[in-house]
Amino acid sequence: MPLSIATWNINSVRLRQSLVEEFLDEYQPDLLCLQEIKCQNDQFPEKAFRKKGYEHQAVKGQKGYHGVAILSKRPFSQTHSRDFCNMGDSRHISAVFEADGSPVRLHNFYVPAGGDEPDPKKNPKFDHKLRFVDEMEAVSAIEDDIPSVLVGDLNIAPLENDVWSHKQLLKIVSHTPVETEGLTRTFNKGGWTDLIRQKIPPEEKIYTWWSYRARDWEASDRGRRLDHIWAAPQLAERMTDLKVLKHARGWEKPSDHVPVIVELDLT
DNA sequence: ATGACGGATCTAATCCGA
Repeated sequence: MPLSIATWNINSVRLRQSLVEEFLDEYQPDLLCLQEIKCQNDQFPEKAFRKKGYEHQAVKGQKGYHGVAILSKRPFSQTHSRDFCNMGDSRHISAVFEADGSPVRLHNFYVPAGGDEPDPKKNPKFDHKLRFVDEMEAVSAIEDDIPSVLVGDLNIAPLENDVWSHKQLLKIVSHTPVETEGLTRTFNKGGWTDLIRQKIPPEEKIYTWWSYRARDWEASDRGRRLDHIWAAPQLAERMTDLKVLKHARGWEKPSDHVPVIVELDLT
């Protein structure tokens, strides 16, 4: 059985608990990383997900905003949350688990959105985003000999075909050169491989987020690839499948992000 | 390009998302 890992910005786990449960029933990933749970740890629907077979959970919540969690069928040997930029917010959690006898580390990130104005001198949120991505360069694809997978809402669409219009989005936060260059620096420094782009060539448009504000998200199709799955090269070469669940954007009361699922055969 | 939507919060008007 291949190992499967899913990532999904859920935009309030309490509001979309039943959607998560339906997703788990249908897709049965070994691990699910959630971002923007928007609740405190004691409000997280732990028991409901436990009932679905996800007995092992690592939750880093905060009131109202952000918050990340990992649901797992497999036990963790360690979990950790790092406070990037010393903001006291909840944007990272990691766990180590076993896959076919060897350990794998999983990092789950929610990178700051960055506000509207793409100028770090005028906009502190954009400055925070750039500093956050810079700090992420210390996260390596292999750490203490353990190969890693890094997933999450990185809030940056790095390639031209990661957005509906490269030209029209060059000055829009999420696709500005200073952001995409920063993310590429972090990606290269960590020694990562981009699993979505390993499966779907860069010539092809692929999105994981569509705004709520479009009248018809599907017809206008002005999406962006903001969610990512990166892995150490030795894990990347074991990828057997990857799916971006575009149809999830059309579910009832959807998140504005869709799940991405990767399968790795580590036998 | 913006913000037509949608979420959370000191439940009403405001902040935030990207």
